[in-house]
Amino acid sequence: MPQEEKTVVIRDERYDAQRIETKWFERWQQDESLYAAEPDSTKPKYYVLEMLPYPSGALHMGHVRNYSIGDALARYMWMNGYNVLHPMGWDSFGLPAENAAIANNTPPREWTLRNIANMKAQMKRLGFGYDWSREVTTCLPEYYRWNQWFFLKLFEKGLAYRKKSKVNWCPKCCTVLANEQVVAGNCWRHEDTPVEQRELEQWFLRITQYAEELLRDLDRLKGWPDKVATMQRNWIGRSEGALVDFDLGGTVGPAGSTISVFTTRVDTIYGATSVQLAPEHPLVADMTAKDPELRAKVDQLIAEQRKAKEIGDIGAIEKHGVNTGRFARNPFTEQPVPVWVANYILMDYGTGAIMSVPAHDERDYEFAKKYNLEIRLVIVPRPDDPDETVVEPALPFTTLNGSLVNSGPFSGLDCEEAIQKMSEHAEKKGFGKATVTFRLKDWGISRQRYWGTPIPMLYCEKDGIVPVAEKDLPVILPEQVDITLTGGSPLGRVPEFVNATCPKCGGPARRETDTMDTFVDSSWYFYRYTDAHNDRVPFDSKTAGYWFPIDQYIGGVEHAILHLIYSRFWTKFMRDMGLVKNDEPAERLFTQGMIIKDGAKMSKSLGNVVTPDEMVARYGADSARMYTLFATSPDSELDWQDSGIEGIQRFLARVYRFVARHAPNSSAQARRAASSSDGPLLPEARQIQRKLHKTIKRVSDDFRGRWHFNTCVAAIMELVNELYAAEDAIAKGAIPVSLLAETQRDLALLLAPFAPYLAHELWEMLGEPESLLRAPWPKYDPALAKEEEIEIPVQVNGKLRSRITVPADLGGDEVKGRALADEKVKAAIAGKQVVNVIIVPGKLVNIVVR
RNA sequence: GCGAAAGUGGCGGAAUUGGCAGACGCACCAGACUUAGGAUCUGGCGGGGAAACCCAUGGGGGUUCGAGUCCCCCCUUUCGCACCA
Repeated sequence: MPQEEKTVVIRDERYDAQRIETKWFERWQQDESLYAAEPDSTKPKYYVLEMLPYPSGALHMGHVRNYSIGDALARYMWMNGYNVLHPMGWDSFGLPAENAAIANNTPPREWTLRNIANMKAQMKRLGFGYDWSREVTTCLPEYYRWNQWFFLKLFEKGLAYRKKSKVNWCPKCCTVLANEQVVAGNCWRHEDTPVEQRELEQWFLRITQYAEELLRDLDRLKGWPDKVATMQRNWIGRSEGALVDFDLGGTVGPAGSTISVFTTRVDTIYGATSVQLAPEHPLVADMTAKDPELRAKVDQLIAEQRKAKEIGDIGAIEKHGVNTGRFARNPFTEQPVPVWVANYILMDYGTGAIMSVPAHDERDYEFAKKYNLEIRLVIVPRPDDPDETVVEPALPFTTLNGSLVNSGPFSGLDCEEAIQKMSEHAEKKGFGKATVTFRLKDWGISRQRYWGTPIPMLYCEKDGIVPVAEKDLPVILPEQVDITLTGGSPLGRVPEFVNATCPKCGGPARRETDTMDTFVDSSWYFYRYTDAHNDRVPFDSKTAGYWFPIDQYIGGVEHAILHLIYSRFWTKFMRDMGLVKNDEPAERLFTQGMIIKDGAKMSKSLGNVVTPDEMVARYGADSARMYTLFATSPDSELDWQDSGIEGIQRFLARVYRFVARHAPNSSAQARRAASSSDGPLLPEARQIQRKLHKTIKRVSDDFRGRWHFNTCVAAIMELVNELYAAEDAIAKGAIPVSLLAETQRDLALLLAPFAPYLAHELWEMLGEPESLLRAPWPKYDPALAKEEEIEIPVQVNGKLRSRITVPADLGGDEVKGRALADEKVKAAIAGKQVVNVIIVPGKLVNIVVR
């Protein structure tokens, strides 16, 4: 062998994610309109939306997961010929900016915009395909002026109002929280910080006006997870019942002379043996005004109730009560019953007062036993046979499936019928009526903080509360404001802001210094995406009408009753003001699972955090994205394993090497030259072709159905494994160049939603001149996916005994014949009688013997 | 306490409609290539057994020719709700 002739080593080109991704990243940077939705498109529209992030500083893996799902879908829809709207923005008002400002001495605006710049760069580096021309940044006046505009409209319609009331106060946030932001008695942002109650003047939005519709329309949201619908149903908490007035026999104080109670079981009212008031009920204040001893006892009850609320376990409170010594008249029995104050009665539900029916309510029973109150039986099991003797039920007897006794003219009625009749009776007599109560309360949106939308209201000594004129919007949030945590709204310390002129009288007026809850920003942002630069209206109705409703919304389940109920409310309000036509913002909702590592949620304190930057640097964006989709199905909790992402990187490298090796022979030119000479395919070639089409089907089906992208990726891996197994056949020339080329081409297309960088690189390596971005999704051909021969398991009495290989279209009788003729089967059924043979076509044969 | 979801190899997880349990990946083992390998390729990999076979989807019962899948009871975990009158 001549020395100078070097051995030709076929060195596979190494998959260099950084090189490939940098190259495409730079190309994509050049073209801002790459992922732009088309104006005046004839294609069907598709609006895919992921929840916009709070710009906290950097993306976390949860974002990567969320956006990888959305981006895969967007890319799939583009490739399937849809006009896709896929926007992104920043939920950029809110407390952390202020806290960071205090900690780092950086103005909130600067801190926020810097974070946005960083996170946007991260998103671009991850390869997410957003239409950045529609970017929405909620902390900029171009956006928040429309929050103010909406507020004025709400005020006009009486849907925004000011009220002094007890509100939730987070001592760490130094501001008020909406009911939805209180989780088990604690602040949603500070899970170890109990919420306090403070009496404050606040702006509220009348979401309760839509309570009924918000509840009813949940049934129409077929594309939403049941879990979310259930959570919203519970939150809205609709309850049908009756209000009944118990007369106190003379005015007690300013609060009046009757106690109005709410009950869902008015049928049990003849068994009511006391009335129980919430300790904070206004009548209690009247009753205790001249009775310091009673006052002290009530204060004790209030303290107990607060404490229970603060530890978030009001359910476990030890029931206590105190007898006021007063009596109220039951309007049905016309008997007086004692009035008590009890710590288990909540002022913020119903009327803050109940009638206590110990015989038919567990809580009342427990209370009555403790204080020796009268227990009067008024409901008994409904007898099937009228002659049957009435059995005394075990107490408390709480079923609705009974009938009334000891109930005057209503005795003998069934419970449900009695509820209706008795409500009517009360209404006719003027001491009550049927009613519906909701747990949902109006949305308190005032925040005593700086970094939010100024509420566009003025206080004039002469004209009172006056809205800012529409033409004077936006009310600009001033900069250079001292934001220390001394309490009180920071804006109140800025005279240039506070001092204004009343638009009505021209006299001096004081500006509202509270800002809006940031959930206002996110309640309608997705409409702004459709027309992001409109400076006359929040968005053009017609344009929004084209895109809405959102076809697919994707985000975390933690917003199930915050953002998702507020934005449903906002949509209904906008519909009523004629701005939109849709009743609901999103047709389909998907809630992805959390990411955990080492058995816990990633957190700095546990030191189990994996950052996107780190993953991109080490493995590349494609690997990071694909791993979040491969590790498990998108709706399950994802258990992060570093070795798992390595496996994905290995797979992508395998794909790359294969194409790098075979692309030169598979270019478009070579394909054309070869395809004309192709004859019928050899079995090795058919196998590749079959696998390809099966893979196309599996991936396509999942995009349209259950979104188990983990199995999609697995299917593509199987295809690649098959290609590696065919290397010998390729070397022998058993695989036509045209088929090999087509397979690689489709492989690139199949990978595009999950690993766009590599897919683009492969596409280019294969000599494709057009962009991959909107290349048509590969078409599944059932004829090509079909198996010529299949292996069928043969069971005897349900136990696997053999496998037979038969032509795929062989008839049932023949399959049966071959199964019975199989040697192993014969041995298994020898000496036994065949009772039945079950044939599942194409699947299995089961021979039943005795 | 109420409601929902889940429980499958050493690990993450497949099994879409009741039809071959463990796809795919990780880890591990063996071999090939190699100066070397933490690269790559090939093969193996639930448990028991020499094998034939047997056992196995949290536990126990049931329905069925056939059950991870359906039904009943129980256990565990996660999530949501929790005096809502």
